[in-house]
This record gives sequence, C-alpha cells and structure tokens, in this order.
Amino acid sequence: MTRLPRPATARGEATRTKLLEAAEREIGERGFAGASIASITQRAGVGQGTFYLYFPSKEDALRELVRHMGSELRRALAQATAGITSRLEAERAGFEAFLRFSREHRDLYRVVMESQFVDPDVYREYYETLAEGYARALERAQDRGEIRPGDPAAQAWALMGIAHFIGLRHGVWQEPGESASLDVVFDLLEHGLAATPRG
Amino acid sequence: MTRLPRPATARGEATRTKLLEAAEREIGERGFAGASIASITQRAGVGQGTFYLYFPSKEDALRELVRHMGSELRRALAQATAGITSRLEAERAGFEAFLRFSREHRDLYRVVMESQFVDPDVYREYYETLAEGYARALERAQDRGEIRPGDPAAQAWALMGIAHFIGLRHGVWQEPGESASLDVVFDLLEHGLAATPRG
DNA sequence: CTGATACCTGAATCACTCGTCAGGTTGTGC
DNA sequence: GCACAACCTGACGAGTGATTCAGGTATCAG
Repeated sequence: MTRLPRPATARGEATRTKLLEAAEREIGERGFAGASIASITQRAGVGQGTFYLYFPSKEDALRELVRHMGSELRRALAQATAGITSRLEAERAGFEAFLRFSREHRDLYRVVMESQFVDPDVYREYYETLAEGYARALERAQDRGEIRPGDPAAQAWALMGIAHFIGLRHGVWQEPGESASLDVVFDLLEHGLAATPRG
Repeated sequence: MTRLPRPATARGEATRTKLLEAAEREIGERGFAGASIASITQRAGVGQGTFYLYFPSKEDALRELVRHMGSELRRALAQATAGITSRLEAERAGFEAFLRFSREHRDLYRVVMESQFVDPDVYREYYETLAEGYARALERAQDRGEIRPGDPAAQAWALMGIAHFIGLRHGVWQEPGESASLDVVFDLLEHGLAATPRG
C-alpha cells in the first residue's frame, strides 16, 4: 500500500523511468505472466539486480504502472474537457479523448486490464478514482438541470462501461467503424434507446 | 481450435465434469497463473495425470470454461427474455438475468475475463457471439420501429459494456446499490442522459 | 585526492510446477 | 469369468524464472 521511496538522484530517477517504460512494453506485449524480469531489464539496458533497487517485486512495478495510467488518463480527460460548459459536449470530447488515449497507449491499457488479476485492489482503485471525478461532474450537471436525475455514481459506471467496450473493440482490437459506434453512443445519450420515450 | 474428443463412458464424463468444476473454482480464486494442475486435480479428487487425459493443457481447460459460460449465459438470457415482445422490457429482463448470472457464477465470470490474456481469440469469440445475437434482436426491434435506428452492432456493444461494468461492480465485487444502478440504466435506455433531448 | 553514498551487476540459488509414463484398476461385452 | 478397452495414479524429470548477494562503479562534497 505504501508508496515506494523515490530515488535520491537524477541518475536513479532516470533508471527507474527506463525500467517502468520497459515494463510497460514487456507486460503490454507478453502479459504479466509472460513478462520476465530478465527481459524487462534487458530492454531497459540495465542489470537484472537493478530492478530490485526500485521495485520489491514484479507486482509492484505493475501497481506503479496502473497508478501512472490513472493519473495520465485523468489529466488527458481534464484537458480535453476543459472549458466545455455543456455536459453532453464534454461527454463527446471525453469519449473521443479516451479512445485516442487507449489507442496511443495500448500497452498501458492492457496492463491496467490485467492488473485485475494481479492486484484487484489497485484495479478497483483505478476505476473508483475515475468514477468519483466523473460522478462529481455529472452531479453538477444534474444540479444545473442539464442531465436527468439519478445516482451519479451509477451514471458514471454505465458511461465508463460503454467507453471501456468501445475502447476495447475499436482501440485495442482495432475493429473498424469507430465513428459509427460513437454516433450510436451519442444518440443513446441524447435520446435513449427507445424510439418513443415512455413515462 | 478443434474440439477435444469426449469421454467414451459415463465415468469419464463425470471425471471430466469434476475437473472442469474444480478448474472453475481454482482459476476463479487464484487466477490462471496462480492455479496449479496439482491443486485442480486435488480439488477434483483425482490423480494429477488424470487431468491430461481430458485436457492437453491448462489453457485448454480455460477455453472449455469460457465456451461453457458463453452457452450457459446465452441460454439464461434466452430463457429470461422468452415471450417478451417489447424490446425495452426484454432489456430489463436480460440485464437482471445477467446480473443474477454473474453473481451466481462469479468464478466463471472471472475466468472469462481472464481469458482475455490467456487466449484473446476465445475471449473475442465469446463477446462476438453474444453481440451477434444481441444485434439481431435489436435490428428486429428497429424494423418494428420500437427503438431508434443506428448500427445494431454498435448498440449491442454499448449495452454489453454497461452490463459488464454493472455486473463487475455489483455482481463480482458485491458493491451494494444494484437496484439504483438498474434504475439509472433503464432511465438511460428510455430517455437518454440529456434532460432535454436535442436534435 | 579521499571518503561516503548512491547506484549497478549478473551468476547462482531456490522454489515451483508442467507434463510424462510405467504400472495399476474398473467395468463391460461375450 | 475372461479379455479388452477405458480409465486412473502419483512420483519424477526437466525446465523455468523470480529474487538474492557479494562485489563492483559513478559521483560529488569537502
């Protein structure tokens, strides 16, 4: 749970970063089980033992990567939606930013998905942190009367579910037809699925 | 790819089933990498070598489990929605059935999720098969003018994404508040997210 | 220049488990 | 009650790869 101590010098910091980047590629390509420390340190261009100066274990490196992806993604989303006042427009910008991010960081996204089976807690933390910020934004939009009322956390999870699957299908698996999917998603957000809304 | 030969006798069939059930629990609890053949066969109450009479490898047992979950789930969904003519009511019944299924088969669902990293093809096959049937039903509902037009496959994937995350949060992780989540989801399907639909 | 600190190395250790196989046991058709 | 097929066993050979550690090197303040 506790954060690992940071290196004391710039050299150490650089080595740590090289190792994390190598781990990202290695785990992204081969999966957590298939990734070997020998291969990670080789990619990073350091000795095997060096790995253990920075991470107590392979698991710890993965945890660090998941936290990294979380903060990078939140930053990208915040940046993509900054200054947008309409919630639905923010949703569109956010979805697009998420798809771009997952396409540009496929390895990292794969690491996050796999973390579910290595350390479920860090995986939950990733989504719960994301959902919290998301829910806050949705709650404010509800207060402004812009979106329909309802548990904002549940709304956030439903939207994350949509984004995850679209990202998996078109980002990670590269299935074509991404823009058609986005059209359908925004039609859903604007009008629902029902042709003639009830109630 | 090819199916494994079935056991020739009822005894063999029973042993195979015992092994699959043990593998389901073992992989569900410990994850694929953590699961050992020794432990699976111990749970099943058979010798280690017996495993290899039925499955060439651990991967093959996992594949079998994913296919099993796929067909059981499709059966459960078909049964839950049988005789329902309104698409939105079918969605509600289907979502509820899916949540029940994921709660009652948490280990199996975890196995499916993990198969993504062991055999991506069988994972894709699982979702593509599910999506196909789903999209067909949605297309028919579109033809009847019951739901909004748009690529039915994209609609299916968006809906599966919602179901997956709700199932993960409330089914697998047992977070309370499931019915509030379902309310939000059906409000989304009936009306969308926007308070005042545009366009 | 010197000593201290931080950093680095990679062969060796060690714990682990997959998959095999030679030798049983069970059940059934005749 | 025999012969044969199907099924079962569990010790073990072989390979793997995470982690350790004894012995280095780089850097810099004083």
